[in-house]
Amino acid sequence: MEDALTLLRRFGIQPTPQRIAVVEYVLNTAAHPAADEVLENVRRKCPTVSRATVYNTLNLLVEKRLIRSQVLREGTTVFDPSIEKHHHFVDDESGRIVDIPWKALKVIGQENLRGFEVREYQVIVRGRRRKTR
Amino acid sequence: MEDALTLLRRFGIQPTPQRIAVVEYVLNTAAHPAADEVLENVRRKCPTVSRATVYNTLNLLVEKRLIRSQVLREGTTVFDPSIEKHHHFVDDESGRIVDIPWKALKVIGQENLRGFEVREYQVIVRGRRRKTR
DNA sequence: GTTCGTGCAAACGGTTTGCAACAAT
DNA sequence: ATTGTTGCAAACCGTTTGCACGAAC
Repeated sequence: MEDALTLLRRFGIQPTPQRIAVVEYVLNTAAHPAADEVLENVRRKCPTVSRATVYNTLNLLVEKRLIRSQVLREGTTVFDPSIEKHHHFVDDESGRIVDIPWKALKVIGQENLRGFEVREYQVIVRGRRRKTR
Repeated sequence: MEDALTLLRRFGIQPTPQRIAVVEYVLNTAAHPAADEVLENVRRKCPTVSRATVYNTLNLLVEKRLIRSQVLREGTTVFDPSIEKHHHFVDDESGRIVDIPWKALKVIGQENLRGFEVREYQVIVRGRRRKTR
């Protein structure tokens, strides 16, 4: 696992303690956190970070393609450390978001949608996480 | 085409001029409007409508399953008069949303996602509308 | 006359921005 | 010296809410 410092350098982002803390959190969680969840968790390590810095950093990371922002939750943007193509499951009750591996689902037909230049697509599945198993 | 008044009655919603105006607009547009776009358009017919009434009405229509709200645009909820299952195309540049008929795409594999009870799923396609044809 | 709907304005929650202090180069 | 980064507070934008007035049963 590449450390946050060299990762930031590799992406041409000046590494600061705040940015390192954000990257360390956001790249090591499977939760798809909103900005405020990132803030909350980053403050555990780095209690002085401001909300603005977290927002700025997250936007910067998105811009530099280190993470992606996703429109999955009503009212808030969530951030996704997974850069590779994948689908999403959204839990109806908790709103929790789980990655679905790309090969778990296959979409047929998008290649002959006339009139559209497809840049990307994903399946969004909603429902409940099963209690059993 | 059923008129707005009887439609509202059929869904157990007390018909008022404002609600009729909202329904008439939102059920006859292919654009997937945000609340403010609804407000703007409804005001052409009914210039006194308030923002609150539009929001209240839209939420009521969603609750009564006359329309659906969709999380497709960053920062705002859009409303979709199409109740049947379908997919969505989102234009990268304009943000414009277009319905993709259910049968145009086929998703394979969602039935054997272990650990999830699937309530619904849809494909979200992003890209550009092609200029040609 | 009680219930329901409306319009206004204030409140709210997530996000962005302006700015002054402060590194880093 | 210049440029970039931070933290704070204010601004912003979409949405919800409290409330008084008015309409409908």
